[in-house]
Parts: sequence; C-alpha cells; structure tokens
Amino acid sequence: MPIPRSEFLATAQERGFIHQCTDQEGLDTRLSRPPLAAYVGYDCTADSLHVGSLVSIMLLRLFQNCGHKPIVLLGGGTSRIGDPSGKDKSRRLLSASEIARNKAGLSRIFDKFIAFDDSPSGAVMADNADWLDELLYIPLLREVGRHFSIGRMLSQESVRLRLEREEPLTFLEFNYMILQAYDFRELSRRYGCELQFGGSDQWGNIVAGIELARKSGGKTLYGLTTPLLTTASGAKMGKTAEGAVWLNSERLSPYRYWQFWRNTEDADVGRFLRLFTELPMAEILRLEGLEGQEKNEAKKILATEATALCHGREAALKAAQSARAVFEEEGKGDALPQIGLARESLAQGVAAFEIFVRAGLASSNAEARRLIRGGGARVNDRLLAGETETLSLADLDGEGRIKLSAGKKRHALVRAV
RNA sequence: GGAGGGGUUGCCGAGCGGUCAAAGGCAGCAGACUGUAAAUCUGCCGACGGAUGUCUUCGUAGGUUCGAAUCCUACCCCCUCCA
Repeated sequence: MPIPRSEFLATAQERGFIHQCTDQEGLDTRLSRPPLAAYVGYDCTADSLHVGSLVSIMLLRLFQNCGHKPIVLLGGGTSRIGDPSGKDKSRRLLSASEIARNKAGLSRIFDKFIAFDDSPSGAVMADNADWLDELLYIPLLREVGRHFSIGRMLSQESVRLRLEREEPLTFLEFNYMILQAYDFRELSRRYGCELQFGGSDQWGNIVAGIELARKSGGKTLYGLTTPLLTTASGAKMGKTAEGAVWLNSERLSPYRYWQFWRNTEDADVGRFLRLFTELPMAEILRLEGLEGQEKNEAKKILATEATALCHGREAALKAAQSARAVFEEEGKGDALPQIGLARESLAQGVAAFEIFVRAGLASSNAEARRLIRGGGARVNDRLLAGETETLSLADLDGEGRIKLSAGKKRHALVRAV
C-alpha cells in the first residue's frame, strides 16, 4: 500500500489503525480538502465503555487532530435492538430509562478524548433515536428495503455465523444492518458525514451504509475499519481479575487502569504504544526496540501515557508513583484501592478472609479462603498461614493502615476508621 | 399446526436413577520459574466463620421413588424439517 498523502491516513496507517478501507485512494484525495466528518457508532448498553472501544476513540481523536470533524453516534435507537455481530446470543432489550442513563455516562468519557465545540473540527454527539424512533415501516420498506438483497444479508459474516451455529437470530436483530446503514446515510444528510469508522466486525454494516447512500442518491461515502484488538497470545483484550477494563474512574480506578497497561505482553508493547499513546514514532521505535527486562520501562511509559489520556496526567503520575512504591519499594502506594474498617470491629478481631472480600480482592468468602489456603494471600507482606487467621489492631501500621495482597499484583489498603 | 432434536455450574461440552457440587476443555485465580511479560509445570475453581457438616444449582412448575441433572406430566424457550 503506498503511503497516503493525507496526514490523517498516513498517521493512521503508520500507527496501525487501519484494517480495511473501502476506497483508500479516493478517501485520501477527499481528505486533502478538510474538514471531513466521520462517525463511529457506540451502543448504549452500559454506562461506560471499556478498552475495546478505545481504538476507535483514539482514531476519532487523531482525526480531529488532523483538522477533521468527529461525530459520536450514540445508539439510543439501535441499542434497543442489539447488533448480532460477534455474539452468539441475543441481547436483552434495554428500557428507555436505562438507555438515557447510559448515554449520560458515555458522553462524560468522550469529553476526555475529543473536543466538542462549534469550530469547524468541533466534535458532535448525535443519537440515532432522533431519526430511528419515528421511522414508519411501510415507507421504510419502500424507500430503503428495496436496496437490500436478502442473499447479500444472509452471506454477511455476522449473520452467517449465527445461523451456522444454529443459534437464534431474530428478525429484529437481522434488521440491525439496515438501521446502521440508514444511520450512515442520515448522518451524511444531516452533518455531511462521509466516513464511518468501526471495528473489523463492522465491515459489512459499514459497506451496507455506503451502498445504500450510493443507490439512493449517488453520494459517495467511505468506510474504514480498525483491527480487532486481541493480545499477542490471542486472548480478547480488556479483562482483568475484576472484570472489564472500564474507562471511567468510578468503575475502574486510574491505578488499576495503569496496572492494566503495565501488564501488557512484551509482544504487544509497540502496537499499543502506537494505538494508545501519542508519543512520536521515533520514541516508540526506541521503546519497542528495548530487550528483555528493559521492556518494563516501555510498559511503564505506555501505562502512564495511556492513563494520562483517560484520567489526566496527574492521576497517571500518581498511579505510577503508587506502583513504584508497591512493586519496587515494598511500600504502600496511596493510589491503591482503599477501604475503611471500623476500629471497634478490628479491636475484636476480624477474619482475614472477610477483609479480603471487603477490599475487593476476592468475590466471596470461599474464594478468599481458597486464596489463603493456596498461599497467595499476604497481610503487610507477610504470608497468611491459615484461612482462619484474624486481623486486629496489632496489624495496623504507623499510619493506621493494613496492606492486603492477593498474589503479587493485586493489592489494597485497609484503613481503620 | 405436525414430526424430530435440544435447554447442564462464566463459556463450550459430558452425564441419562444412587459412588454428582456434576467428566473434559476454555476462561479465571494462586504457586513455581521470571522481568508486575510470554511459554511451561502444579494447585484451586457454587455458597456458608473454620465444617467425615449444611444449603443452593442441571429451562420452569409439579409428580414417581428411600433417593432425580437423570423417570413421568404440564408449561416456557431454541433448532431442523414439513404445513
């Protein structure tokens, strides 16, 4: 692939954002006349996003930095259906109030990554409920349905896989593609949007939109997909012991977010630096060239840079500092997750496993006890001998804290209150 | 509407009257080795304040049995074919 002339495509390509593009030449040419508007659609199925969505968010950010206009489309309408892509099972339908709450949560996250304002490249947030909710069936069939071939839709990977696995696929979900295509065309009409980004699993849906626009008005739209994020060892990215890697601090503290990136596999460091930081390429090349133990330096930089984008530089540095205290100095970083425990109950003695549960290091007493039995639980860096041990005031350090550790990586502080 | 197949612990998937909290795999957690990496090996992997104990779980509700995930009945849901 030749090096694109436009800053956006050249950078996107260099940094590994591009998986497929419907017409890279044409898009490249179009990009030389900024601003262009591009959108990414997000489901409203939760009140936060996790790192799986981060690739597309970073791509929107890059797009804006190159002088173009990002559009964030919240699927207030389509969230009530559920995209069959990549799922074996139907998703449950969400109520209107759930969707409204989720939308509010999501917009707080986007605020951190892209600028919403009135400038030519200012980002816009749209909700497809604004047009999908009022669609009428018969007019839709006549005007849009005629452009869709069933054979074509059936051969769509997302649909085909579901059918091959003999999993249910309702007509409701089958229509997702049509609505996403409709969204693209509608955004092109309302905002002059000419480009859609999405994960590689969105390719079919994106192409459907491009074709709909062409068939129903001759407009030329473009699509660009990003690679699906997996770790080098093939696992889906974005899981930790505590669950998904969320982007909002209420669900996942900056410290844990930092830790997530710090634990990147060696083989992923370069790729992640490109995608999730804005370090210059020269610096990235230097960092990914580090060998063996030195790679840890690169991971720390990755963690701090990625955390700074999501939670601010200050929080990132604090997380880095805490990590240093905990892992390199056997200390007790302030950014560790903390819980309070009443002094009186501690005076009477509290079962260690119970405290591990309260600190979020185990999800049930039984799990905590297994952890202790298996020799993975520490209190103030001292291995717990038996699962029946209790903790008391004597375990508090000079500052009234107890450090709990589950394994070598997960730590928490208990504070007597 | 008819005929057949199926719904099992996070997922996949065995079990088909007791020995079943339920094989195996994946995921996850911990230990060893390391570099807070990967790979590998080992252990754990429903819940319960300590347990040759109790409780909850095999689509839902009943029933038969000393005893059911396993048998019967009804219902719900899914798949395939026919109409």
